[in-house]
Amino acid sequence: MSAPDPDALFDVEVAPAPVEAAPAPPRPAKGRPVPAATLPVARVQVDAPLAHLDRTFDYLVPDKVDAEAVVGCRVRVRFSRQLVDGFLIERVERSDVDPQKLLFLDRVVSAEPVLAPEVAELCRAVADRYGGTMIDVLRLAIPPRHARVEAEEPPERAPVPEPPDPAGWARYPRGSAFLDALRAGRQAHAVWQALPGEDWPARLAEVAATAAAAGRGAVLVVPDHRDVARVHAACVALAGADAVVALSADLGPAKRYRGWLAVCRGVARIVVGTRATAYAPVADPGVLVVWDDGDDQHSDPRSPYPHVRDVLIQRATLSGAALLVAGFARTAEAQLLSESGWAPQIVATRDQVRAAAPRVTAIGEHDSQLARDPAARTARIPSVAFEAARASLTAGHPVLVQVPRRGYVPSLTCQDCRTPARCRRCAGPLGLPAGDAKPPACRWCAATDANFRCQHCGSRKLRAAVIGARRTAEELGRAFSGFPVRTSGAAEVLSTVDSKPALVVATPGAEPVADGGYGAALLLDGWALLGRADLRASEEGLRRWMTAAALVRPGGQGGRVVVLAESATTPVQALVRWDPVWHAGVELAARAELGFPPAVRMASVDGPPSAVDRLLADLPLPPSGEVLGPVPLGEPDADGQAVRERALIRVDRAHGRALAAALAHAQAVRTARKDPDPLRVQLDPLELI
DNA sequence: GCAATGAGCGTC
DNA sequence: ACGCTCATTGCT
Repeated sequence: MSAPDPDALFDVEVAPAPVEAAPAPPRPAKGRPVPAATLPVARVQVDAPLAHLDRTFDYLVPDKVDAEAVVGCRVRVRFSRQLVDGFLIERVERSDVDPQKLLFLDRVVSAEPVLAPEVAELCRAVADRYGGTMIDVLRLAIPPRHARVEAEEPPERAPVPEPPDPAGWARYPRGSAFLDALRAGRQAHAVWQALPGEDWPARLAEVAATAAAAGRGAVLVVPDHRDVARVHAACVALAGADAVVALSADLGPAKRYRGWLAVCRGVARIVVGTRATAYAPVADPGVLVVWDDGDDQHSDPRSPYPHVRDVLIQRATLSGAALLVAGFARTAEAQLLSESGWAPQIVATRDQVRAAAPRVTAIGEHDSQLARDPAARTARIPSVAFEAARASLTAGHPVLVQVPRRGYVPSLTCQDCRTPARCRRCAGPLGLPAGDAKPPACRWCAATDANFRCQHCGSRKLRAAVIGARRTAEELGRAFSGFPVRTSGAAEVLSTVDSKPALVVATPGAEPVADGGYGAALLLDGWALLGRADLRASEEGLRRWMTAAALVRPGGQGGRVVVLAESATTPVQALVRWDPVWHAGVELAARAELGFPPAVRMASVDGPPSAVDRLLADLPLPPSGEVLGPVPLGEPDADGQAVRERALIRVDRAHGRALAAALAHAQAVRTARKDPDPLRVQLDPLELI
């Protein structure tokens, strides 16, 4: 061995020898991962918000995390030299991507399979339906991880409950057939209009428990957390506390994730919650329910703005679960489901309706019964309403007073002396109708007053003010002195009131349930509801009235409703006759006539004019497609140029998917060329005008 | 004929 | 959000 060994020389000069220095024998490079032996390729949906990246990307699964890298788990991957979160959608044997380019998963965040394949498929379908991205829908569907909660020991799976007594559904001819279908595990779709006074949380709990008794899961989606609490209690009574989970955003992250995990792990069979619950990963769902689908809380304010009703329709179609679209009132969308035969209706007979409904009186501009009674004048209330309230209080029942939401429509006061501006006919508050050029009008009787003169100081100048629930409450309290006045609104929402006589002033959506029912309801916001220049104004007005009026005792027991609105209009007629189905039919026909959703599919695109124009130029318009606008939106800038504008795109329902796909494509083109302008694309937006 | 510079595209 | 590719431009 005469040739000098460089390593040996090195050893001599620098001692001691570093252990790692010996290059031979070749060994697997330290730290470099080896792909898993089976299904080494993971398809990952990465959390990048760009439309052109809305697909899976392939990564190699290191054999060290083979067991954790389960389908549906959260992972972290290097994506364009950045670490991003993602969901493992699928594991496959090989990738079509150049093997040189494949990277390893950086890390499995947790082995919890939070994205069930059924839910992944649903989220993909919802994204496609709305022209949005899957990752945006996943963000709505899957709550943020809470590591400590995830580490907790999961409870036992709740036992299968006993089938509930179906007697509560006997008042609805097709009700028991629907329960039969659930019991037999048959797919059924239905649109249900609850009778006024119906204990609907109990009915929905029976639906859920019927599915659970058949060994399936149930998903119940309601507008707000008060409804969650009521339906949750009703479900617990039938199926036991362990079988039911309530989900709503106001629980806080830990509680919310604990409940959600209980559903995900199959512990709970019934889940009730607000809109995100539509995606809850219940095992083998047998029935999906949305209550009061007209409530705008069911529409998610985050992109791609999916609506619970649509999410559940998709889910029912994909999973084979039954679907129930329910409420006191009926939307045009539900009417379309019913008329098309896809979801037959469950409605009571007219005899049942007559027996259950309160007696409804409408007071409008052409009625003569306004404010004759001096006491009624004090309360700024027509005498019919005053009498109804007094009768209820005397009989020992509470009275519900529905008032416009604060700031909903501004009222007016005298500019000079601040006296509230009053209607000359009925002494109701004057307000400014939506739209600029219109004269002031009475919020109760809708009489217009173009020549206002202050009763107190004679000034002709008006100033906007707000008469909210509190003010109304004070004035009613004075008119009915001796009875307590309670308010329920944005500041503090009451869930229930007891059966003692009292005045309960509430804004729409915040009406407390009265033990034993209200003796009367005064619906004072008719003008505000129906006067809006909105496509849905009449549907929404009727929905709010019916929601309030359904809390009133039947007419046979003295229950009365007085609505301050023109009695000849369709929604008022529908309320008086308690016929939401008729109203929805008229409404749907009108929308078909005008070419509005749901008779057609519509999309809105809004943003800076240049961005809107560019998107429209890139948009491959499907057959039957038609662009309306764009029109300016909001206030113009100093030069009179529109800062934002909005275009509407209309297609036949048959081409709705194509429109969504075209919009997704156009968005992908935008994000690929890094167009920075904020652009909002909405399918079937709630507000069209 | 070739390096320096910039826009556009892809991200596994 | 970053780097890579490719085209264009300016200079020899």
